[in-house]
Amino acid sequence: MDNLQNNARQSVSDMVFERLKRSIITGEWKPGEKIPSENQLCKELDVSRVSIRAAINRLSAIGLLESRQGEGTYVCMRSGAEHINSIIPYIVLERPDRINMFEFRKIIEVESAGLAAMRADVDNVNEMRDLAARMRESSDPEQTALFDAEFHYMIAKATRNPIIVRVFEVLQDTYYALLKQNVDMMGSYGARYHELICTAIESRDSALAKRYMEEHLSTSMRIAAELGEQRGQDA
Amino acid sequence: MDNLQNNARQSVSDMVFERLKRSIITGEWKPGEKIPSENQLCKELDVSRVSIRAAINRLSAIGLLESRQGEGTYVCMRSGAEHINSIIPYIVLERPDRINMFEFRKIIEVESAGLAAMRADVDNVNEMRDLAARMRESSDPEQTALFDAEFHYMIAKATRNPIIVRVFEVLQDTYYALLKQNVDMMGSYGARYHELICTAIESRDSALAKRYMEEHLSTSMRIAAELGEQRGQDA
DNA sequence: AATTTAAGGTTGTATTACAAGTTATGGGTG
DNA sequence: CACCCATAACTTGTAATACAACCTTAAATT
Repeated sequence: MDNLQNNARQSVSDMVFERLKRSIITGEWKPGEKIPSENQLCKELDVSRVSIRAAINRLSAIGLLESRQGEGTYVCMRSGAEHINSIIPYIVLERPDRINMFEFRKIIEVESAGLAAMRADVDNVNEMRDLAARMRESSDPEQTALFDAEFHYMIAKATRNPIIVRVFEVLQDTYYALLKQNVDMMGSYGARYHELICTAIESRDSALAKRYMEEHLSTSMRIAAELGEQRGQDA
Repeated sequence: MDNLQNNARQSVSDMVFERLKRSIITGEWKPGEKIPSENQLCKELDVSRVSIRAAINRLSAIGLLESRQGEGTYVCMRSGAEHINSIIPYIVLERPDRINMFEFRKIIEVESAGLAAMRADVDNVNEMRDLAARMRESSDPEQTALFDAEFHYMIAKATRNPIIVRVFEVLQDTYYALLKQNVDMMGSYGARYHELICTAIESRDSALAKRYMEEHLSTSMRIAAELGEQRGQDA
């Protein structure tokens, strides 16, 4: 996985994996299309079916391919965000992870808020307002964390940049876990910042949106760090 | 075998997959630990080695397990915050345009350069210098693009933030494709900026490193956009 | 013409055998 | 005794074969 430099000894299934992946990347096999059968690939690449299946299994696991018994193997149309994210139900975050996560969020979300202020449409803003309000009024911690996560997700979508959106989707479980911890520690106080950010975005004030977001995350991180100290590092 | 109750018709390897995943999540098998051998699992779960291997392959693909030939299979030590392998499918399938990619890069890499200036050690800097020099001297476009990608990867590592590093690793294919296009269009001119960035990082000047990186990406994007216009949009 | 049946193709599983690589075990040598 | 090294004993990787489960298609029957 981490071989930008190809000093790693490649196994047969690794080569097949790269080869199949390449066929998808180059567009030789388009999304939704059926790829050659396993037996055909055996002959073409001159390897055993075991190696073919190993590669296909891995590509399926990361959501690139999808096999249907008796039918064939297809290139996935839309990314398998849902099925991938549901693979790991709940991951507990340790202290160092929280800090790194906050650092990463601050980088990506502050700028995202700025972009959102430039590109959000009326529907986006309305939905943000709604989520901020529901979060403020919610009393159930799990619901609160959920509205929290959705709000930040909505900002990502408002950037109109699919890569940013995708990063959020992929991190959504981790996000939820992090936000749940925050809510448990400090309640739904974050909702106030959400409303400020909404206003800034609505008035197309990019700089202000970034500033509020920066404050929002910084204070959250600080409080989480302080409270985290007292109780040592548990879950 | 003992089938966990499930209404849906689950394949054998699916059940093994769930079973193994559960052992990892519950902490029965801790990170870094070696899990039972495939033959042992065959007997315990009363299934063939094929099914065991299929499940292990999938768990490896999503970064939960790691197999080493002749040695055994181990639970990955990476924390849960980094299970974002699934960005790959999206990038590969949807092929976001160069503009979105550049926008994303600008967000994450400018800040990364700033963090790197604060946290890079001597080895990091030396390796950066080396990569910048090799890129400048290289005449082979593919090599040039490779050194280019490695340089930016090195900056990510210098941030000491595993999430940032992981995002780069996961985007590496897309990165390489993008950089290859850049090199084809404008040669290894970017190497000059790399050297400037090196100097800024070495002198721990965070603001300067960010500024150079911002310039670097902005000019690259501009040139790519101009040249891209002339020849229509390819890949 | 509509339905049923059969055939062929495709993925899923099992079994066996061996290759490739690592670790542990001994035994012989200095 | 300490050391080296061959060897055995695993462990994962690959191959080949056979069959099961499932789907699609087309021929055959009603």
